[in-house]
Formats: sequence, C-alpha cells, structure tokens
Amino acid sequence: MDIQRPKNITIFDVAQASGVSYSTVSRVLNGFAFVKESTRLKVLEAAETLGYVANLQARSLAGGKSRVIGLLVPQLDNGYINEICRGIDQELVKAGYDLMLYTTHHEKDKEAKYVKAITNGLTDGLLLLVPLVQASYLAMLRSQNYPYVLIDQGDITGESSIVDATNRQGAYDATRYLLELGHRRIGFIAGIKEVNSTKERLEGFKAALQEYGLLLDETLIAQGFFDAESAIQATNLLLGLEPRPTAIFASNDLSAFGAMEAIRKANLRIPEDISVIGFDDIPQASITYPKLTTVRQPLDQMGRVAVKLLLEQIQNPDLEPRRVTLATQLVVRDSVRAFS
Amino acid sequence: MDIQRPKNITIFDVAQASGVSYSTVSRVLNGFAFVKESTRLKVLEAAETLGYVANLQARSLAGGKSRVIGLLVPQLDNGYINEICRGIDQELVKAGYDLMLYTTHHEKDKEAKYVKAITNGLTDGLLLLVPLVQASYLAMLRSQNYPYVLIDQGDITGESSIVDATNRQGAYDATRYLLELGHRRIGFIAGIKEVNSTKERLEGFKAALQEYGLLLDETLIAQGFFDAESAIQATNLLLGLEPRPTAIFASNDLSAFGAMEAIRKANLRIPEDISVIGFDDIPQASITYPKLTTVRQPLDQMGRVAVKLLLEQIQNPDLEPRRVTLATQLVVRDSVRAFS
DNA sequence: CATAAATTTGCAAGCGCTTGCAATAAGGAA
DNA sequence: TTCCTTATTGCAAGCGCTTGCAAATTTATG
Repeated sequence: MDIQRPKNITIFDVAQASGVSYSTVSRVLNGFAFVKESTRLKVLEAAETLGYVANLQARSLAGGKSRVIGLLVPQLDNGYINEICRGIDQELVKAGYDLMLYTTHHEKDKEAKYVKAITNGLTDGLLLLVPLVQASYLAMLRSQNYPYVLIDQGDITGESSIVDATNRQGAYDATRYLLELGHRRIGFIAGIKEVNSTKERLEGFKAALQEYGLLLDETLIAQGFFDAESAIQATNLLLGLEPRPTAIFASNDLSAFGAMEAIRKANLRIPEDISVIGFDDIPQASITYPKLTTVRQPLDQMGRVAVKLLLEQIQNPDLEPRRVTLATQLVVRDSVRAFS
Repeated sequence: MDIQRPKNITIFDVAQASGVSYSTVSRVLNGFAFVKESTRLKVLEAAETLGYVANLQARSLAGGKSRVIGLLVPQLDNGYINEICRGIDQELVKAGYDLMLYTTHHEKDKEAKYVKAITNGLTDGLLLLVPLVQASYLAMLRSQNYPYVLIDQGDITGESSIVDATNRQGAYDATRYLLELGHRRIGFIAGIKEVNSTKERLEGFKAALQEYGLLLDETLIAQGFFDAESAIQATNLLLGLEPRPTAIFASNDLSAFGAMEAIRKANLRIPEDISVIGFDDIPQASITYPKLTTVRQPLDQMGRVAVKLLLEQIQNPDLEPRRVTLATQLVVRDSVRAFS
C-alpha cells in the first residue's frame, strides 16, 4: 500500500522520550515490580504526552497478555443471548478487557475451527455460550490448559468451569405456582432435547406435578425448540387437546411469546381463558401485553460471573474448575391467573 | 507460565512438510499470484494435514491483513443496535471476517481511546455505530486513511462513508398516515437532540403537518431520549394537554413502548383512545400488544450494506466516501386506528 | 544451443513487544 | 572505604508472519 500512514508511536519512542531503555518501558507498562518509582513516573508521563497506545498484536505475539477475551455465541438475534452478553461486556469493561465476538451460526465445524484459531490467537481466554458444546474441542481446550468458561450448559466430564442457573428449581417453582392457583392441566412446551436446561426444566416440572400427586399426561408435553415459531406449533397442539389445558408453561420466554400469539389467534384471552408462564425473563417479557409471568434467570449476572471466573482462571491457570449456579426467581406479572 | 502448551504449528512447519521455503508458504496462503500450481497444491495439502491455522497477531503485525473488523457501539442492551449487529455479523461471516466488538458505554474518552487502539491494532477496518461521532477521531481516522463506515449518523464534512435510512421520508409517511386517518392533534416524542436522525424525523413530521396546512403546536413536541423511561415522562406531559392528542408519534420504538406503558397507566386504551406509532421496527415491536405500527428501518440490511462498503474500502483504499440511504417503510399493525 | 526475458522461489529484515540473563547502580555491613 | 548484596536497568533474542529484492529456474527467442 502506498498510503503514508503516520508512523505509530512505539515503545521505543516512549523509551527515548523518557531516557530509559525500551525494556524498562515495557516493565512499567506491565506493572512490573522492580522499577524505581521515579523512572516509573517518567515513563508514564512520556507515554501519556506521546499518546502511546500499546500494539496488541505485538504484545500478544511476544507472549504477553492481550487483554482480549473471546466469546463464542451461536447467533445474535436473541434476547437471551444479548442479555448475557451485556453482563459479560459490563464486567469485561470493568476489568479493562476487550471483547472478540465469534458467532458460529450453528455450524459445528466453524465452532471447532474457531476454537483452534482463538486459542493460538489473540485472546487470553474464552467464554462459550453455545447450547451444544462439542466434546472434541472442549477436550482440546483442556489439553492446552486454555482458560475457558461454559455458560448455561453442562459438561459431563465435570472438568469445565460452568455458570448456570437453578433450572430445575425454577421450573419447579413455576409449576407449583400454577398448581397452587388451581391449575391441574398444564401444558409444557419443551426446549431443544439435547440441551441441559431443557432436561432440568422438564424435571422440575415433573417433580412439582408429582408432589401434587398428579399423574403426568405425556400428551401435555409438546416439543419446541426454544423459539417462537416452534412454540406456536406446539401451542396449537396443546390447544387442540380435550380438555384444553388451563395453563401453559413454556421452557423459555421466546416460546411463551409464541404461545401467546397462538392463543390469541385461537381467539382465547390471556390469562382469562388460559394462563402462560415463561422462563428467562428477557427484557421483552415485560413489554408484552399482558406482561409475561416468568422465571427470572439472572442473565446479565451469569455473564458477569462467567467473566469473573474466567479472569481468575487466567490469573491462575492451576485453578480447579468451578461451577456457579445462580438462583432463579419467579417473577409474577399478568399472564397467569387462578383457575377455579 | 510453566504450563507446557503444545508448540503451535507455524508456517515453518508447513514449509518443512512441503519442502519449500516459508515465504512461499506465506504466498500460497495469501493467494499470491506468482506461485506454481504444483507447489501451491503441495503447500495447501501440507497445511491441511498439519491442521495449520494462521496466527493473526503475527500476520497483522507483519503488515498483512487480519481479516478482523472492529465495531464500535455504545452498548448492547438495545434491540436497535442488536439488529444492526446481526446484519453486520451475517455479512462478515459471509466474507470470512471476524468481529471485534467495542462498547463505549457512552464514555467519550473511551471512544477516542478505542479508535486509537483499534487503528494501530488488529482490525482492518472500523464500523461506527455510535450516535454521536466525535469529529476529533473522525479526523484522525481520515488522516490515517483508515477504512471506516458510519452507520445511521451524519458527518457534516461529507468525507465519510455512511449508511443510513430515509428518516425524513419515513417520519413524513408515518405522519401522513395518521393525518389521513383523521388525526389532527399528534403528539411527537423527539429523540436525542444532537443526533442526526432526530432532526430528520422531526423535519418529516413537520413537513407532513405543513402539507396538511396544520399549524405546528410546539407543545405537542415532547423531548425524549430514544428510551422508554424518558418517553414515559414525555407521554405523561402529552396526555396532560388540553385537548389531549389523539395520536402519538414516537421517534423510535423504544419510546413508543414507553408511550404505550404511560398510556395504559393512564387507563386509556390503545388504539381506541389514542394511537401510537413508532420508528425502527425492532423485533419487539411485533410482540407487544397491541402490535406496534411503526416505520421500518431495514436495520439488518443497514448493517450488511455497511460491511460491504467497508470491505470495498479495505480492498481499495482510494475509493471515494459513499453514502447509502436505505428506504424506510410504514408497517401497519394494530396500534393505530382512525380518528373521527 | 546460447541468451535474454519472464516466472518462481528463497533470504533477510523487520513489524512492536516481552523476558531471561547479564550488567550496572545503590545500599549496607564490616 | 571496600566488598557483598540487592534493587534496577539494558541487551538481545525471538514470538510468527509479510515482503522487497536477489537468486534460481523456466520459457521463449534468435
């Protein structure tokens, strides 16, 4: 390229300006201990006046930390993911880290390839927010002792740090809430089968029913995929049942929205004719009409905690994997009413 | 760190495996023209079997392209931004680029600092999705001839590539629509003053009124900040007016949601008592009840076009700045009804 | 078949930074 | 004041890659 970019200010310039060697500058900038206070100040001042900004690639190439962490997500168009991202971002900013975002678009190979590129690449650590982690690259990450944290997903090996929420308890609470309000025929819209939270939520649902001595009617469980589309289908199925369920528990809010839409289209009222309860409490949940009663997952907090775990792991690579499970909470709004 | 990370596979390994020099490998990998087909194949095969993945830092440090582009956004919790991001992401993936995400959280200094770090850093180009671009770093970007594109924001100098939408026309259309339905007292919730789109939308609003020979009643224009909170305030103000407006035009959907909430709290019905129209058509707009009538901005498309412009600019740095203005479109749903 | 021209390839330098190790300066104890 | 520590600093190597330039190889031409 023949364009004349102004020469970047490097560590050498700072060194020259402050009359020390470049290694000393490097040490100052990296908060090294053995630097005389007076030199430290000199260097810092020079850096400031020159407007020096470190070159990340060089730093990271030379073996230093890049202060960038990678985040792997399936896609972006999803309140659930966005919320978690928000938490991640907040905490990262606080810690002075930058974010590299990788969207996999559900392409398996891409995930694996990304993980490879990422680990030999720029980032100091990796956050995985993909519904189905592939054991293969998890193993790879572990074998390289590369710091990573799984968000809202299990790892059978138990060797990964994980942040999730009390899915089972949350579903149990929601179901109990419906039961206490007199509902006995509760439709359940399940999520993607293989995903951890799907299973846990279904378990919680079943547990509550059992506790009430109710026999599980399998026809009341409809398959969904955590999105509105599939939930509409599922709801239509449920609405066709005889007798019709008096309440629907959707495995996540997106599904609940789908359910609401289907219900309205069937000319039924929410909650007068049928109650709806969701899971997640994404921001949209409070702007629907009626506002959605749902189980709140502290999504942003999950993101924040994940970052904390990751950063600690980066600090101390020998840390044992940990699992943090945050509490869910029933958020009562307007989409559920007592059945009598 | 004493952890023994397995040695990464470098370009040298590939060179050795294929029996050529490392520079040749580099040329092959970068699609250089002057390489014999047979060597090309040899190298490619070796790279494949070794599972070679280029080290981005090294590449970019050495002056090559990183195939990463930076995206600067104020924050993440916003359907509007998320939608644009989605478009950006889609197009980027298609082109084989990765995304580095920077959130400024509205801190001015941070923006400037980021821009600096970014340009001397990893990315090949920059997408700016910040409501108020600061002339200072825009100038800096330009002086370095660093490729960048502004999304949904103006630049007085006219020297930036820009992607935006027909704000004026959209607002005009929406207002006309209300007028044609018989509304004569239309409240307007404005956005952040300094922002380009705020002005354009207000202009469109006024233009339509004028065309109908209506005198502008300044009290009908309430100040908002593009968020629900401020819109609630603004709406309360408007509802207090005598006579009450029969419709409210919110400068964006978020504001419209705030308006809806305030209206409901005032025990008025939408659209029976008062109509509401928004701007943007973020995904939430279609799940509110009643579903929001709004002016659709092709947000994801804006993101995609921005990427295209940027990529072209990266390809050819001498390209003149261009401006692409995408058409908005009135989306009629359920929050507006005729006034008689 | 020799030789110039065109096509390929390899070498070396260098991108900006970290870090082990050696060198120097400073501080104490003798 | 001298010598041994200890605190600071500087040097040089090297992280993995691109690229200008020269060398080597091939092809075309007379």
